[in-house]
Amino acid sequence: MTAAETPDETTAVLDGTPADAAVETIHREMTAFARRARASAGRMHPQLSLVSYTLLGHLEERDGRRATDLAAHYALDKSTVSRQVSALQRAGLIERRVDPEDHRVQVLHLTESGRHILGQVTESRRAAFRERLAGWPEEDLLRFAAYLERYNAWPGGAPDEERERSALRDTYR
Amino acid sequence: MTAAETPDETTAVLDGTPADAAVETIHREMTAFARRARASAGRMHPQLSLVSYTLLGHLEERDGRRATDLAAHYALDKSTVSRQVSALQRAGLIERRVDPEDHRVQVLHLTESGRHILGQVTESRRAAFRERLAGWPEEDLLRFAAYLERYNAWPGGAPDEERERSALRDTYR
DNA sequence: GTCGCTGGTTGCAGACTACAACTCAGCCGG
DNA sequence: CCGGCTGAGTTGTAGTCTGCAACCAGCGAC
Repeated sequence: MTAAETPDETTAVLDGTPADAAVETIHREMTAFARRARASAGRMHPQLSLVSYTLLGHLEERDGRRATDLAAHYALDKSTVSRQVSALQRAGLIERRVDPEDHRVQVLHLTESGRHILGQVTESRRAAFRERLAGWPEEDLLRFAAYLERYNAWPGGAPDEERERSALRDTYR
Repeated sequence: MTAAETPDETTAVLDGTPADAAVETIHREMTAFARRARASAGRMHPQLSLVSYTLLGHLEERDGRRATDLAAHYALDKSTVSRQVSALQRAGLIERRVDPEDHRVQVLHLTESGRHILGQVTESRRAAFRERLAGWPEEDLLRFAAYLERYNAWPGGAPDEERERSALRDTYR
């Protein structure tokens, strides 16, 4: 591990170090995954697109979010969210209720059907992931999960995550 | 770590275990990343799309690949690759040469210009990643990178990876 | 030479996205 | 109460990325 570098907190990663190579790898592999996920998501679950699935999943965890919240969380344009939400509603998977306190906002809720479908998709997707992660020692799984969370918790990605994730982040600091 | 589970190689991950939760998290975070990457890639480097960049990067590492190789590696349809390659060629970033041995295949090479642009993009992208990963202990970076590679190296995704990555994998094992 | 296979291209259609222009609802200063 | 401002969401438009299917062109076996 070439101890030539003395990593300090702000600039632990510099050119030429193994850490730098690792960063490169992380970047490359994450991107590769991104492409794949998209490509395969449709095939795996024709019923639910990748985005739809994610939004649905988000709502399962946090029922009663507003469209704007979702947009901010996922760094998506509000128009995109609007359309996705419309599609989900058309499919009967979510409901849009007008907030009685502020008639501008619409609060989103999963329907029974939505919860059901989501369960199915989650199950099959989880099976795939499980197969893929089978044979990994539990310790590695936990660490991998923690790394990913920590990585995604970076505030730069989505402004509102700062708020949302602060609790989570403490877990790993 | 609830030693109740005795992980054997094929079914280490089961319902209800911490490992299962970890799988869930991995799934969720990877997906979240996938969405984000796509969304932000365009903004970060208007010059190069996410896919273009990745293909270019691949060629930098392994010059002289064929379009089919790329398609297999990234689990993309050959038509997609064909179009991307065409675009890259139009932009003068790569060259397509006909393989003298087999006139069906076209071998892909980076041009000087391509190498140059790629360098710039890589640099700025790496800066972003570095910022994001700053403060991570080198040990964690290496492990994270290894996990990602290991994850992506799963043969189900791209049949030819098994072969291609075996060398790399050794690096991190 | 013909058949089948492989590498690649093209036509087509669909999903996801952003940007901009717009509506509608609440809010605030006067 | 009115006019202007802001925030939530929708719609029009356009661009990219994608896969599938049909296609063409070499290559190899027979």
